[in-house]
Amino acid sequence: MGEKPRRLTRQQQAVSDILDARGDFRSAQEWHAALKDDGSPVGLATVYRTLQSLADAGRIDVLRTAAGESLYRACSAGHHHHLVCRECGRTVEISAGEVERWAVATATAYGFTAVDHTVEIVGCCAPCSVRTPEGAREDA
Amino acid sequence: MGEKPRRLTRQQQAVSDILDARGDFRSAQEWHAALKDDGSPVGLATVYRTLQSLADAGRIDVLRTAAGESLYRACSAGHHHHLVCRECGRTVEISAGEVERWAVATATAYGFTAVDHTVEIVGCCAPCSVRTPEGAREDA
DNA sequence: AGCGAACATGAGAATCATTCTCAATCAGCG
DNA sequence: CGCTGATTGAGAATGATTCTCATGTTCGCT
Ligand SMILES: [Zn+2]
Ligand SMILES: [Zn+2]
Ligand SMILES: [Zn+2]
Ligand SMILES: [Zn+2]
Repeated sequence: MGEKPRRLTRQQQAVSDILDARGDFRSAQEWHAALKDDGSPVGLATVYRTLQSLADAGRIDVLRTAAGESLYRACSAGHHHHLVCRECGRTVEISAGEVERWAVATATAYGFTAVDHTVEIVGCCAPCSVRTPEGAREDA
Repeated sequence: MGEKPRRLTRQQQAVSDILDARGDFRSAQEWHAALKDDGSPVGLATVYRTLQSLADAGRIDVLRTAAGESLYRACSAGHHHHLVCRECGRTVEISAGEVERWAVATATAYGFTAVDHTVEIVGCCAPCSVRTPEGAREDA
């Protein structure tokens, strides 16, 4: 929904660049901090604006944490989903024609049009599984 | 993460009841208002608390809107997903062993454990598709 | 029935990510 | 170089959710 910028500024470059450099998912606030550390400080508001237009343009991926924070990451073009480690954030891009087809077919079967979907898989990656032996989860 | 209440109070009943009565997805704030209209006012904080424990207990479903609001709805027990109309909110519960298997298989293939997933399909239901003839969407 | 401790409620304050405001700055152009 | 409108950013505003804590309930116990 954000307007796409008509001018290319140092700030937009900086945001775009750092996303390409590092490859992981981070919140807008974290990217803002990372940019300051990198010596290319960009205002928080601008980080949000730029991240949004990049997302609108399909240049980066967005995903929401359970806590409601948005995470942004540079990613390959085209439609795909993610497998994310809930401990360390490690991410794997996955595509699944199988699921794509299922989504459309199911929606269509119920008379829905303009179908869109969300598919995310979260788990504990191998390295983290070792660090968190089996049932050492902190719930009941 | 919320503690499950050890006492059953009028307020908890009221929340649980109205969710069963109406069947659609609503935000905590909307349920709060609905309860007041129904003549069984319940404090907003308590609505949030109750909704959360019901969700923790798996008695109701939660889903987040693009705007980051949480919507709650009474729903059948057991794991399932939703097909939601982005215009009117009409919802269809769907289950898909096919997708469940795919999620686990994919995650496992990458060494992930404690796998969980999110799958939502949004679209425009038949009635709404008629009201919004083809490309009458309000963008660009 | 009468008490008291443990638990639940709710009004309002506090959080906190995100968005908005708008004066100062800058990119692009002639 | 000098314009001019797009862009920036510090700080205020927003808004859903959570927290605080004084007050109201519940329930076991006598
Ligand atoms: Zn991990
Ligand atoms: Zn897909
Ligand atoms: Zn509809
Ligand atoms: Zn599932």
